[in-house]
Amino acid sequence: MEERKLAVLRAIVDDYVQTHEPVGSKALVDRHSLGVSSATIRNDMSALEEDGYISAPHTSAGRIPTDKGYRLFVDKLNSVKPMSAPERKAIQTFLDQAVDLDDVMNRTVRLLSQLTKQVALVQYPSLGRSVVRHVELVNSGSSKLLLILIANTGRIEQRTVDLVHSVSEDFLHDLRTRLNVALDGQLFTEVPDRLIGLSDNFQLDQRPAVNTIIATILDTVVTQSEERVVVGGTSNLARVGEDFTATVGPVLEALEEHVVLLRLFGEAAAPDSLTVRIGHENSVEELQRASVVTVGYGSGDQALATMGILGPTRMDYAGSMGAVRAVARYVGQILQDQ
Amino acid sequence: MEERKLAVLRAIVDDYVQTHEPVGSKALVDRHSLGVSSATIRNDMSALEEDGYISAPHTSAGRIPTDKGYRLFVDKLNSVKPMSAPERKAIQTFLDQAVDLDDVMNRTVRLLSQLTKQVALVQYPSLGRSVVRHVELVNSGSSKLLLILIANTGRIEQRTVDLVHSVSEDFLHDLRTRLNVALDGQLFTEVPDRLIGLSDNFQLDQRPAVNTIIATILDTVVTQSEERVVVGGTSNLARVGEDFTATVGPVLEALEEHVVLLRLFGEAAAPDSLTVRIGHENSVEELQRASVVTVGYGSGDQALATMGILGPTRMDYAGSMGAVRAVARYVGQILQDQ
DNA sequence: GACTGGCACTCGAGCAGTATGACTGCCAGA
DNA sequence: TCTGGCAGTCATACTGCTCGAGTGCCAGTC
Repeated sequence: MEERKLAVLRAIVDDYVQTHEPVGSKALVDRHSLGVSSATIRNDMSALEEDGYISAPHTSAGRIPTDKGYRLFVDKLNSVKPMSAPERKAIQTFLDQAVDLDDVMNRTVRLLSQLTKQVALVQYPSLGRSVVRHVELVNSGSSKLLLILIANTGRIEQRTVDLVHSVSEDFLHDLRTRLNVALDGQLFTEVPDRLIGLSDNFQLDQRPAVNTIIATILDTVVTQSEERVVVGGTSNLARVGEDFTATVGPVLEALEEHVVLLRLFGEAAAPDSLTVRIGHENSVEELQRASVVTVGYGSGDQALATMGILGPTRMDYAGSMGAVRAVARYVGQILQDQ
Repeated sequence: MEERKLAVLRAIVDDYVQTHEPVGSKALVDRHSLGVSSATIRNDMSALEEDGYISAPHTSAGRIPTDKGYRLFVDKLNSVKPMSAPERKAIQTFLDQAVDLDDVMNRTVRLLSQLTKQVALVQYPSLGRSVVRHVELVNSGSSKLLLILIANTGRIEQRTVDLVHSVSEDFLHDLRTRLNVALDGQLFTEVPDRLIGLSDNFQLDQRPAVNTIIATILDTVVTQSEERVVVGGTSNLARVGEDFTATVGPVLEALEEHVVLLRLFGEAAAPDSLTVRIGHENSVEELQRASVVTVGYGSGDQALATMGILGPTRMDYAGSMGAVRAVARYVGQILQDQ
């Protein structure tokens, strides 16, 4: 494809993202110095339309980019816009104030939505990719226990365990010690293996309690692989001037379905690898008029989970990609320090 | 005020809530058996308008209730609609499946928004009104600690503590024991008092570490009195037919400001005491076209926090109040059982 | 005195017809 | 290969109009 046609496509996308209105050949030569007349541009636009990169909403209107056009724009024409030094500084200081993991996640989602003016999505660090830091058992009156699993990312899972009989503090102490010896420093995915045979160390009358507790641990490890997601900045969906406004209902509904969100993230990517899904490239029906920019985050080259933003296909891809990547990097660093 | 005028107001509210359209005198006599002619109703409506309970959007339209009208409706005319037995059963089974406090809160918010078709707001149990169940300290490599506070409601707060030097397991064990002796079973509000003089039990060289940890505990107890809120069902804001749609942006923005939400809840009320704030009765600017139904929840007569729903002033008050109260009761029960 | 039926009046919603202007496509000429 | 010009298309905005829902008022009835 010739250089100028690409320049025309880039100009169309730029203008359309800014004005939200179909852009005509005359406006294009006025706003960009393309060095040729509007008639020439018309010919190029005709060719671009032929190839499916742009389309006209109706005969006497300008052109708007198609999903395929945005795809070409993102792939070929556009480099990620890096954050400025002050912006990076601001991100860092804001995130550094977080007191715990919940706080980190909430601040991240606020940051992303404010930087990109889009809806932000942040997945909690995956348990499956985390390491057990500590297991705690707390007596909670009568025959109940509180089981607490702490991951190296700061993520905490808790469960109440109902036992048939109450148990002694000595027993709890013993079990706690053995659990931590077996599990500390292990990947959560290896927890089931490490617990095999653990109850053999206990007296016969203690084994039912031990087994109940182990079962709860396994259940937590397994069911919590259904990951948690934080959503923020939904008010951006309703920004005035958005043609998106009409579709805001279905989109909000989709965002409430966390299952959908997880499908949206797809496979957790390696840290720093940006993924852009444009319009129909999204498998989720309600979001086919939206674009999603995601990136894996984590410490080192180990991905912990995914974060990203969601907005109308007409969005500032360069800026969004830059913001998402910058935030993901800092979050990765912070979780490493935990 | 005469009986019939109240009946007319009630009918107007009922119809308007259902149809979302100004209701005229003729439609009123058709749909309700008021026993008088439309001319009489017109006189009553005229009087109601005079008194500010209803108003006409324009000359040749029907009337719609004013905030004052809704207020009278809620105060005088309407009793809370109790949930049906199957509904109560469904609430119970759904909430009983929750595995931990986060799960309870998330399920509650889903339940409320689905039952009322409005935006649901649920406040986490207030730390200030909770009791310490357990304090845990976990070594987290080099000179870092993880501090974990567990409340009797199942609420967990965690903080990372940076120490100057690393500390021994023996020291940690000692400190953990003393902390739990001092704090277990105490109200969080009493924690500061209970920690006075605790560091005197330690050797001089250990005291800096102890003091750092105590400072972190105090900080957690104090700053976390800024409470957490879960929001759900925002897609209900965008339901078709809602005149609310135009204002959805500002409302969504307001809902993202958790400070605003907390102001919305105001003083935590005693369990079971319903509060309804209609339109301008809300102090929050962006929500002056919305109504909020809140209720305190907790175990026994002790309020833990508040939950509620938010929707357009034109909402089904009786139904919403019933749903909110029913859900709050079960949540109170569940947290008592923890 | 309270209620009713009837009538004149008001005013927004909806519709058809028209003017406007932005944009394209094409063609002949540079 | 590019350009200027011209005819044709079509959505939008505006106007004037009709229609009907709804009110307010008044005289009459129970």
